[in-house]
This record gives sequence, C-alpha cells and structure tokens, in this order.
Amino acid sequence: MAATMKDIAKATGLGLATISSYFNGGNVREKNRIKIEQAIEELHFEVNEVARGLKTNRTKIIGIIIPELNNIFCAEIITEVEDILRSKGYAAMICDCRTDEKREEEAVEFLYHRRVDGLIIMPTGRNGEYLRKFIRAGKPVVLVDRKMKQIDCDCVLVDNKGAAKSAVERLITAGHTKIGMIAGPEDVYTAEERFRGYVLALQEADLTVEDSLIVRGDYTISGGTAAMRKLVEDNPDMTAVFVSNYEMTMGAVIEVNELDVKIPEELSLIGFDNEEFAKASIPRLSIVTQPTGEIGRQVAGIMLQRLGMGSTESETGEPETRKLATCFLEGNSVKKLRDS
Amino acid sequence: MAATMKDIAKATGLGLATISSYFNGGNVREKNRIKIEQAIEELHFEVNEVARGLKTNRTKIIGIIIPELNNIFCAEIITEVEDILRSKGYAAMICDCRTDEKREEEAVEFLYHRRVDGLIIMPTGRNGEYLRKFIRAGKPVVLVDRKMKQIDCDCVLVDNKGAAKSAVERLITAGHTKIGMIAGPEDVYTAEERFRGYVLALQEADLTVEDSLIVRGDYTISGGTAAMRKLVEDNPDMTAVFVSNYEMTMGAVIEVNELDVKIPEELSLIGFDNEEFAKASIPRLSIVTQPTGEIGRQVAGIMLQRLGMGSTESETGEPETRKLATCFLEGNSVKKLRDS
DNA sequence: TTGAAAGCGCTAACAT
DNA sequence: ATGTTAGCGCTTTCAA
Repeated sequence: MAATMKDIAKATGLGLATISSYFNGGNVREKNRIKIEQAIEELHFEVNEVARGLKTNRTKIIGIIIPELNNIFCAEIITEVEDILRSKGYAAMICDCRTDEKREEEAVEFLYHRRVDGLIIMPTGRNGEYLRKFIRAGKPVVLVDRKMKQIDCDCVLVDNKGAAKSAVERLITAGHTKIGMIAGPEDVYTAEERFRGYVLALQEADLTVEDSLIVRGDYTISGGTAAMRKLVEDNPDMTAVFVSNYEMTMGAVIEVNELDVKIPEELSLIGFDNEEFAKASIPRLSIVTQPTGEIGRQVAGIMLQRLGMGSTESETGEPETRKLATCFLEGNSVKKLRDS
Repeated sequence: MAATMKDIAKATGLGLATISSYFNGGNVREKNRIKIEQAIEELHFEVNEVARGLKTNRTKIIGIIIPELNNIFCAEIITEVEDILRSKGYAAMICDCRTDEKREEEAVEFLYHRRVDGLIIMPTGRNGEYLRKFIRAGKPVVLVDRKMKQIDCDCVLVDNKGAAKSAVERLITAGHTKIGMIAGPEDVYTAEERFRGYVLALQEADLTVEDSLIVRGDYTISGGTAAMRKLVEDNPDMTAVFVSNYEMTMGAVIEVNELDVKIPEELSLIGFDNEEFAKASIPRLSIVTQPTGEIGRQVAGIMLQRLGMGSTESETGEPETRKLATCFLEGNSVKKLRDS
C-alpha cells in the first residue's frame, strides 16, 4: 500500500499536523523540512488527493461537457482550457454528449455526483434547467459559445453576427452585389447569428436579400458541396459566396474545383474557421477565424477566478458575459470588382 | 450542505449500514426500502463518490493521456472510450500532453496522485519508465496505437505496415510501377510502419525503391502540399502516389488541384484516414481508413476487463496485444493501367 | 436483515 | 512551530 502522512509522521517523529502543514505551504523548521523530505523520498509518499477532497469538500476537478469531442472547434477550446486548469492543479473530467440533450443532462448528473468543483459546458439543450443544481450548490458554471436566457451564469461567446456581417461587408466593399450564403441549421444558435449578420450587411448596403442566394447546409462537408452546387446552378449572376462554418467551407471548395469554377476570377469566396486549411488552399482562402485559444483562456480564467472567490459564499459578483471578436484572415479568394 | 447517509439513517430511523447496504445492492426489507427511498427523495440525497473512493480505494476514474486532443484520430478514439467507460460508471480524466514527452510524464504523475483506477495512454515518449508506477500499483495500463518494448502491458494497435503494403499493392496490381510515397516523420512509430509497408510491397513485386519517389512530410497539410509538389517536379514518369496520413492527404489533394494534375487520369492517388473528406473529394478518394471506433471499443473493453479482475492481485492474466485490421475505402482516384 | 463502531487519509481548530 | 484531536461521508467487519 502507498505510504500515508501518518507514516511520514511516524518516520520523522513529528506530528501529523506538521506534515500536513508542510504540504500546504505552512512554516516548518528547516531541520524538520529536511527530515520530512527524506521520509517522503524513502517511502515514496504521494498526497492522496481523494482524502484531501473529502476533507476540504473540493475535488479540484472541473467537469467539462461538450457536444462533440471530434469537432475541431470544441477540441481546440478544450485543449486550452485543460492546459490552463491543469497548470493550476485542476483536473478536467470531460463528457462528450454527442449533441444529445438527454445525454447532456445525464452528464450533468454524473459530474454532480462526482462532486466536481465547477462546470464548463457548451450546451446542446436550449433550456438549462438541469444546471440549476450547480448554481444552487454555489458551484461556478461557465457557458461556452451559447447563450441561455433562463440561466444566470458566466458566459463566453464569439461575436458571430458581427463576424458574418463584416465578412459580407468586405465582399460588398469589393463591389459584389450578388452574394450567396451557405448557412447552417436553423436551430443552431451560432448558425442563426451568422445568418443574421449576412442579412444585416446586405440591408445596410441597401441590397436585396434574395432567397435563391441563401442555401442552408447541415454544417458538414457534403452539406457544403451540395449547397455550393445549388448556389452556382441557381444563380448564374452570383459573384461571391460566404460560407458559415469550416466543414461546409471545405465542401464548398471541393465543389468549386469539381465545377471548375476559378476562384477568385469567376467566384469570390469567404469561408469560416481553420487557418491551416485556408492557408493550404489554392488560392489561399479569406476566412473568418474564431479565437479558440482565447475562448479557452477566458473560460478557464473565469472559472479559476470564481473558484478563488468561493469563500465569499453569496457575494460572488455578477455573472459576466464576454463576447470575443473574431479575426479575419486575408487570402486571395476575393476579387475586387471596384476600388474601395 | 448536501445530505449524507447519516441524514438518511436519522430520517428513517435505520442504521447507517442498512443505508449503505441499500446502495450497494444488499438486501433490505421492503418496508425499509420504501422508507429509504422516500428519505432520499425528500433530502435530495446523492451518494458522495469521493468519500466512497476514499474508503474503497477505487475512484472509478480512468486517466487518459493523448498527444493532441485536436487531432481527429485521437478525438474519435477518445470519444468512443469515454462513452463506454461512462456507461459503466467510470469517469474519464483527460490530459493532453501536446506531443511533449515531459508534459506526458507530468500527466502520468498528475493522474497517479489523483488515484485513477487505470491509465489509457497514446504515448509520445519512446520509453515508458514512468508507467512502471502504475503497473507496480497493480493498476491497469492500456497502450493505444503505439508499442513499447520495455513496458509489459495491454496494447491496441492498427496494422499500419499491412495497411500501407496492401494499399501500394493495389496500385501495383493496377499496373503502376513508378509509385511515389509521402511518408511521415522518421521518429513516429506509425509513420515508420507505413513506410516499411510501402517498401515491402515494392520489394515483393520486384520493383526498385527509388529515393526520388519518397518524400517525407511532417504529417501536416502544408507538409503534404510541399511533398506532393516535390514529388511531381522530380518524377515526370510517376503515375501514382501513396500518402500516409490524413492531413498530408488533404495537402496533397490541394496541391494536385493547384498544379492542375488530373486525378486519376494523370496521377493515381491513395490517401489515408477521414472518410468524410475522401467521400467529399472529387473524384472520391481511395483511402486506407483506421477503425477508430473499434480501437476505442477494444481499449475500453480491455480496461474494463482488467478492472473487473482487480481482486486476484497478481494472477491478472498475460498482457495482450491486439492488432486491428484497417479498412480500404474504394474511390475513383486510381487508374487501371492494365487489367488485373 | 440490521446496528454499532472502526477507520480510509487527510485538514483544521485548538492547545502547547 | 508543532502536537492532539475530531471529523469529512462512506464501507465494512462483527454482533445481535
């Protein structure tokens, strides 16, 4: 069996409290410190975090619930979050709920039983009733990339509407007026925001929003290829397209190659996410990028901060919503029809 | 504060042991069962897994260490593993070590302190000394996608060499003799295996292995584009290429479009991984696919099995190495130069 | 079947 | 600065 603090106490002739104090940054006489360290070495002692967790009622574990681990956007955020949390001694307990609301709720229960200290969630469900439990227990909850009206907690978002709007504005500024959009599913928060950005940009430029220029895809590669084909078929006068997520951008590019449509000569294109793909494409794609690293840092930061103030019980400060700006990566996929 | 078993005992007038027994499948008189369930309901009682873990010395947590969470191959495996483990009541504590050996070692320590019941690892380091700790403690370790000579534990691999060999054989059967290869880094186990498969296929067909037909990339998209360009430039007589991972396959396809080389008319191509990309490509790519779901299932299965036999201490059965077959997804990217 | 009691490894209050 | 002691919430003998 692994050595315990008791063993260290016995070996050094010191009291249990002294050993504990040593591990918790308390003051220990130089002499004893050395003795303790020696004993630790000899007995291969390692603090039992489970026992510590029972006593302190803090597990130093953060629950993380995401819709799909094998979605690059989620994965990049989680990677950053996990890294930061771990550097502060917190472990990440990750649950993939496969974009299933029921599984999501189960995951919340699961993590609650595990007594995680906080919850980071990119919710699938629209209604966050099952998060109440955490809030009531005074455990911090941080929402990522999705807003929930009913639930009062911290939240880190990206300015999807603004990003889409400014992307479309770039096309307008370049002289395009017949601008297609490959939009996402109506029931996805981010997809709707991006769609609204597109509409807004056109409206502000006094351009008409034409139904035939809008095709909804399902956020997948093949959804992108299909949407692009339809767009090109239905709109011979279209000169530009805005694609609103990564997978569909990839699909759109594949289809454009198939149709032998030259970018940007015959069609301008602005895509979404994944710098690596944009840079590797020929010509380089102009894309909207989301600051996944920064999202992760903000999320982890808020969580850590909330955990730090845990002592003040009620007066934990107002929930905060942070909306991060997206970036724009300039490529060569947009043709200037006029000087700006 | 959350209710404890003590509270339930008090509320029902029963003893603590009875409550505990109730939760652990023991026999409880019908009358009392009802009383207990009522009290649970009223007090919103939920078992404290931490306390349970301290007592039983089993946390029901499995540590998972991977090189990169935002690598689709890893993510797909982990998703499956996590799903299965959770369905058996085990939580996954995931550490991304960013393909850094030092971070990997730290992660092992971290998880050991946390007293995870087992470890699943896709190792970056070549030497698994730091895994000894787990083995000594009698905690199961399962290696994924990488072998380690020095360490004696279960292991789930893919037949990389065989997969590459049979992919190249397909090209040979179709009549190709000048077959290029975009290989991966020399220090990556899977990359070397795939490279050896390529060489083996050529040798068995009495074809010479030409240096100019082999270009090493770094497993990234841009590595793939660069490699493909070099290959085409240096080998005007090359009729086919085998690309040995997903990112480079994507890069190769992008470059082929740029160079306006027609697939499969002017160049045949067999890629690696990611069905979705292969299916969306035009023409559809022929690729080797790895059974990520099955890998995940095997890994989780072995882990669960080992955990079940925990009681028998030493006699835990010999470590097992499972090598899974890859699949081949037929596309239209290979031209027949002769009838097979 | 049920109850009483000991103790898992640790922290924290209190006393020294 | 250090020692003593009492639990944290649970499981698990051992008796009844």
